Amino acid sequence: MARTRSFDRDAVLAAAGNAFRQHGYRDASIAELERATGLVSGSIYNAFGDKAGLFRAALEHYVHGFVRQRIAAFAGADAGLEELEQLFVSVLEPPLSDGYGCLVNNSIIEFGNAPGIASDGINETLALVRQGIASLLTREIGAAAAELEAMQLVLLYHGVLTLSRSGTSLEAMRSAVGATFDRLLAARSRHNNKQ
Amino acid sequence: MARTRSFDRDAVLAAAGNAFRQHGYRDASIAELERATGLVSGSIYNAFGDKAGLFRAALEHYVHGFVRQRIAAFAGADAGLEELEQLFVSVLEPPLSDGYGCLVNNSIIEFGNAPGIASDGINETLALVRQGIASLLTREIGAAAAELEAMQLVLLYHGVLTLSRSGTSLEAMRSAVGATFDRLLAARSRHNNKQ
DNA sequence: ATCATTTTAGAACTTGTATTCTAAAATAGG
DNA sequence: CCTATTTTAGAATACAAGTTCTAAAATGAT
Repeated sequence: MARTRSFDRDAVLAAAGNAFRQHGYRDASIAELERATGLVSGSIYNAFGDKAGLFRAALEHYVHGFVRQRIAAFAGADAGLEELEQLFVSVLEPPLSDGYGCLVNNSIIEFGNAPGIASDGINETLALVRQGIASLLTREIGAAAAELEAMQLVLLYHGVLTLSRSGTSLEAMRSAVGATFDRLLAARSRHNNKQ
Repeated sequence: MARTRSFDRDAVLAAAGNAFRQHGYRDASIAELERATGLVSGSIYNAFGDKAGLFRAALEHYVHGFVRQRIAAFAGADAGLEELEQLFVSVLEPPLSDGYGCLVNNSIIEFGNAPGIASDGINETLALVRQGIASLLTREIGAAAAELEAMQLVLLYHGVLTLSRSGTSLEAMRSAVGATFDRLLAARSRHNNKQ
């Protein structure tokens, strides 16, 4: 038949995702993406159509092979507040602690709310995070307080992701996350006593 | 002597700031900026040097004529928790509730931490917000808890600004802000009783 | 081993966009 | 009322970046 592809699609998408995470979609030039992925432009266009296609594929890879995994691990059906805290802590540790932020959070700012090449990944991620946190909190502190606390945690989450690009001390953010979860642990104790 | 300038510099910088807020620096073309400001490119280049110069001027105008004002009003020396809550609420109301976010918060994502045309405005704003909130909390709930709570509020603040570009319900964010401040009001009561 | 088909490589091209340039219009002072 | 100087206007330019194209290399099936 025909020649087989010589590169690893997952590795290419991970490398492209990092380039987009660092520079944004617009400022990541094809030359930059060639360097990051090790491919030449011909191969990129052959495999992904165009720059937008590469971005879509990289974002989907990021959401399905990274965000989804972490939500499942840290906010899945058998996760508790301790695991959820690790979700927040994990964005302050490698590989996200390089100062380039989160591809989804960055894309919210770059692309906004209008339908576009990032909408699917953004909306899927927002739903995953919100629902994961909300149902975990419902189990842990009860349905009454869960919704309000969930939105506060979602906002905290995106605040951490945004300021992780600003040079703000990771340690200071880590402490703030710790304080928030100390409060939630206390709420859980009160909730368990009431029952 | 010579012909006088026919446009209002402040109005032009406000219009340019809105265009940058909506599209970002890179995606706001000169043609877009001409439309937004009402100037033609010749006047822009004559008055501000280049696109980067216009951005720097617009960002400085934004920080000094908007951020600074709001911090002074809502987190100044005689402000309390009630005023601070209004700072958070105000970013969910006009003119910031148009879904285009905050020029500074957007610039954190677009430019990151590396020195560049947005660094001054970003760093000045981060310092203003952090210090304003921290000293207000020191007065309101005491020095012991102030620092940790301040960082949580700063993260909440940037979370709101980021998600304000995502189509997330403004009302849901408003409720989350309300819940956070209810908790701080309770902390203030406890702190005042202790004294 | 040969061939059909795909990937790879890199040059060529096209388009979009920031910037510069040239000339005309306008204004405040002499 | 001139005139020097600046702003304004818009065309011209230069450059960067995304995309396309052409040809060669590679590979699996027949």
